[in-house]
Formats: sequence, C-alpha cells, structure tokens
Amino acid sequence: MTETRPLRRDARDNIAKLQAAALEVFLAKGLDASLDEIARTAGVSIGTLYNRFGSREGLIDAVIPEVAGSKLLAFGTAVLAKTTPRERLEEFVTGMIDLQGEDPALNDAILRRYPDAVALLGICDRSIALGQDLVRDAHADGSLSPDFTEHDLFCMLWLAGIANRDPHAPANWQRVITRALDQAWTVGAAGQHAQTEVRGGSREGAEK
Amino acid sequence: MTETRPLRRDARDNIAKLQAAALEVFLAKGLDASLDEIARTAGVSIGTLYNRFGSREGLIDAVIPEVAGSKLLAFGTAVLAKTTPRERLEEFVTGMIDLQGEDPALNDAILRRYPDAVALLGICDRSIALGQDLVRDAHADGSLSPDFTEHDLFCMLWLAGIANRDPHAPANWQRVITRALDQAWTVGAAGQHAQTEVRGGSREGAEK
DNA sequence: ACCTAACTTGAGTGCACCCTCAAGATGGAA
DNA sequence: TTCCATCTTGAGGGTGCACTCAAGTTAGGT
Repeated sequence: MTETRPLRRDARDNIAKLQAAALEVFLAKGLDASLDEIARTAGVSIGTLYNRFGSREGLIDAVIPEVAGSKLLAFGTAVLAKTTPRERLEEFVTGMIDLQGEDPALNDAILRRYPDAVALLGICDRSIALGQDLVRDAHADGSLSPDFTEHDLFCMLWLAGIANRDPHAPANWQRVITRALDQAWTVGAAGQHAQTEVRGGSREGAEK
Repeated sequence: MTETRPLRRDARDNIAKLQAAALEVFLAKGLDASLDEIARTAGVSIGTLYNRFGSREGLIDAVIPEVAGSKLLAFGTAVLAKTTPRERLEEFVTGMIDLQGEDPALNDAILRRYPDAVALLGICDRSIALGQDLVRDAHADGSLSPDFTEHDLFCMLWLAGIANRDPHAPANWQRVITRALDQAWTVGAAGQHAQTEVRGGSREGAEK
C-alpha cells in the first residue's frame, strides 16, 4: 500500500482522453493497433500514454475488461436461458463466433495475444470456462459425443479468432467451424440450428 | 523476344546459390521469410538478389513452383488411387492439411499470400480444382450432402493455412476442420477415417 | 596484357513501429 | 504571486524489414 496522492487535473483528463481513444481504436482495429494512433486520437503525446499506462498491456487492462466483461456477462446469461444443453452449447458457439467477428478487441483477447493483460485474461477465461461447462453438461446429458472434448471447443474459438484476423478471409468460413459441432451430436440428422444461425460479419471473399 | 545474350559465369553461379538458399529458407520459414536472410545464406549481397530476381515474387516463382508442383502432382495421383469418391475426398483433405503443415511455403501458396507469383498460383489452383472435382464426384455419387459446397472445401484448406501460420496454435486444431467434413456425409455414423488420419505436426499447445 | 560491359556490393534511404528522457509547461498549495 | 513537484512533450534512439544506386570488381573477348 503506497501512499497515493491525488492526480493533478490535467493528468486525470489525459487519462480519460486516452481511455476513450484507446477504446475506440482497440475496438476498431484490435489490441495490436498502433499506440501512436491512440495518442494522436486522444490529442496527447505518445510520452503521456506511456507515463500513464506504462505499456500496451496496461492500457488494454485499463479499458477492455470492462466492456468485454459486460458483453460476455450478458452473453452468458442469454446462453443459459436456453433450455437444453444442446441448445445452450450451440448458442454459445455461434454467439461467441459472432461476438469475436464484431469485436476485434474481444477476438484478440480470446486469442490471448497479450497475456500480460491479466484482468482481460481472467474475463476471457471465465467465458471459456462457461463453454466448457456446457460441453460437460452435454456429455452428461448424452447428447454430445464424448470424443468432442472441451479442448475441441477451445480450438473452435481459437480458429474463429485467427480467421477473423485475416483481412482476406473467404466468405462463410464460419460454416466449417460450426459444422464441426453439428457432427458431434449423438442424435442423427445433425442440427441445422448452428449452421444457419451464424449472423456475423463474413467479409467479402478472396474466394475464386 | 529480346535478344538474350548468355549470362556471365559469376552471374549464373549467384543465381544458383540464391535459388538454393531461397528454397531452403522458404521451405523452413514460409514465403515471407526475410530476403536479407536468403542473400546471407547464399553468401551474396542483397543487391544481387534484386538484380537477379527483381522482387520477392520473382524469386518465389523461380524456385517454389517446381517443388510444390511435384509434391502436389504425386499427392494428386495418390488421392486418385483411392477407390470411392468418399475415400478420395477424405484423403485429399487430410493429405492437404498434412502437406500444408509440413511445408510453410506450400501453405503460404495456398493462402495466396503472393498473388504476383503467378506460376505458383497456377499450380495451387490446379490442386484446389482437383479437390473441387472430388466434391462434385461425391455429390454425384450421393455420398456427400449437397450443402457441403466446393467453397466449403476451399474454406477448410484456408483455415488450415492460417492455423498453420500461428506459432501459438493449440494442439489438434485439425480435428475441428476434419470433423466438418465428417459431418457432411449422407450415411450415418460418420467416418472415423478422416478424424484419426491427420498425421501432421500438431505443435504443442496454448491450450489451458 | 588490356579493356569494357556485365556484374556485385553494401551503405544508405524509407517506412512503421516501440519506447525513453531531457527540457519545458503547469496545477495548485502556500 | 510565487514556486516546485507533477506532468507533458516530441525528437531521438533502437529494431527490422524492403529496396536502390554510385562505386568498385571481374569475366572473358581481343
């Protein structure tokens, strides 16, 4: 506990400006956006950014966990509102893929690109843990084949993550990933649910 | 047709040294390897590399199409040796994923990262076209669901490509992709073939 | 042995990013 | 109003890549 005297007004203002700018730029371009650009957007020098946040990770942790956390919390309750384990898991997968597609910052968080942003990491872990609970529920329930593992779920989200990061992604790559889940249900005629529900951003393609 | 006088001996030697070095480095690190490193490996200055090949794409096209072409040709005949459309397509998918995993240069080629390397592009296109023929055959045959499209196959290879490029890939992400094919066969109890056959390089994981 | 067109060289330019720190500006207590 | 601890600034140093071009070297014809 070090004695922390209050910040000067200009310092607090600059922190606020930097946080606003960081939020805007990170959400638009992902967590590896240029810090110079963030400082410029905030109307503050790059030196001030480092004075206040120390590093990129510091800035990330000061800004992203809150928005990502509330998004993921709302998402979690929506998922749990579904009635069957299968519906919940399907909703989780398609929903996460959509969220990652809409939000490059969340996407980078799930890819663990900045492992020193510990606050953010914790939040992502909680969300992934929720998904893995759903896998276990679906196993217990008998609806999900045991050879679809919790790790497989992680791989699906990771694949979606790296796919989102490529500006030349072909259209509708999401189908490949969601099909992998469709394949794993024990009942026949695997769900059209997941396949058709991907609402996300699909970029135009480098397709032929 | 410009009158092309023979090259001087030192020039020809340097071309050979550069090609050998480029092959080595490209195969090890992918087509975006540092050109300085290639020149250094060849024992030649970076200026000479540019004198002789003009650009990265020029060097790629002078070196990769031959090896990639013969690999893919052999692969193609191996695939066609399988008896059923289903076996052929499964072999194609798992085999391509393996090849891409072993060979970063081929992987980059399939991702079309250097669209100006026209010779290489042509070769990759032929291979992808083979896969798409196999999809059509499996459709005609009735064994593959019509909602698995040729484009879906392209997406599978593309996903494998970007996954291969990430040094922090989790273990066994390949299963997610091959499962997407398993899902699409019209007969029940979808193939253990594809799932268990991925022989490739699976890196250790960022898994927990 | 000489000569020159062909060739090689590598320091240099440019770019984009990260991060630092000496010098200057300013909030706010006294 | 004074004054200094706090804060901001932005040029500058470092990295790592692509690409160029004036100056120097050499193959190989005569």
